[in-house]
Amino acid sequence: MRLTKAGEYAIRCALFISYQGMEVVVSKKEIARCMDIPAQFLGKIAQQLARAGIIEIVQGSKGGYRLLVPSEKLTMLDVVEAVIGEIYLNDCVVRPESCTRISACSIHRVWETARDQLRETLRQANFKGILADKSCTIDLMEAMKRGD
Amino acid sequence: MRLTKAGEYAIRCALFISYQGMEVVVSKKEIARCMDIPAQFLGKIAQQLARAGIIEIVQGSKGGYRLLVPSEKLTMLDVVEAVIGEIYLNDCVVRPESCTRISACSIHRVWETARDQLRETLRQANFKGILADKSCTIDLMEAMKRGD
DNA sequence: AAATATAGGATAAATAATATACTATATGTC
DNA sequence: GACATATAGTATATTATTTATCCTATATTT
Repeated sequence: MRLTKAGEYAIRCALFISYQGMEVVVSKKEIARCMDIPAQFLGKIAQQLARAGIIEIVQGSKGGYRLLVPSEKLTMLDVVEAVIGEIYLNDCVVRPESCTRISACSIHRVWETARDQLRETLRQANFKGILADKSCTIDLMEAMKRGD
Repeated sequence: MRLTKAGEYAIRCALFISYQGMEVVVSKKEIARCMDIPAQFLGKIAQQLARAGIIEIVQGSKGGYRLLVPSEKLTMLDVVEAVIGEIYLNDCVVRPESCTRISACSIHRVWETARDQLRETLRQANFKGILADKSCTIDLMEAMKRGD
């Protein structure tokens, strides 16, 4: 019941790109190095972020990724769900057919509440806010140094 | 990022046993049949519930499982965590070493909040309350009929 | 045209979850 | 006490998911 590595990588990637701002095309290699993400795997994740409209992929030399969404509008929910799909903690909530027994029981409502809360919490976490945290930007700057 | 089947089975099992009350020893077979759980797998789950002090396992003929905790004190959190371990959505929260980069960043706090909320929601869901829901007991009664 | 950098499809490798087989042990009944 | 019944516990198989990489194709800059 946890976030996959793909999800974690996606967040790191989004964090790094958000930090650079919307005008900059950031190379895949640099992101991979600084954020400690296998470069090929990052490619797959970037595809999903691009499909979700979060980044633009620029091919060719000087290529890389560019943020398409202002960082204050980009949330952790957007990034995570772009990669792992819509979050649901329990099958019943999204696929009630899978739960023929105990079909309409209040257990469903508990999971639904839990899921709604989780998504809301992630929705409220936008990357501008995250970057406003000094400890976060300090870490990022160090990561960039290491990556060079 | 979802509940495993083991977790789902554990909840169904706990629901069924809670419905019977604390005095009754409910046979594994009956639980498996009525709640649609592979019998052998249920055995494993029961071991974990027993280790957590939720049920007592009675061996031998007329054996089965008995609830050790009053249903109003038994929560979904207890049952789920007995089977899948303590819930954490993101590695950083429980194992900060795994996150050397971006170490103290507010992303951690978001996951921590999300996790705390989730656990709190599951903690508040006790089985007496769940069984007070008519739609739930109706389903249970039907399941028992089918199981016979 | 050459060099650079990413895409996209295919596939391998690793991990985790689910399910089952088989032997051992405990309990009730005759 | 012997037998039938029911679960425990160990081991293993099966399946699914996740993670990672290989390789060819395509786009862009110089």
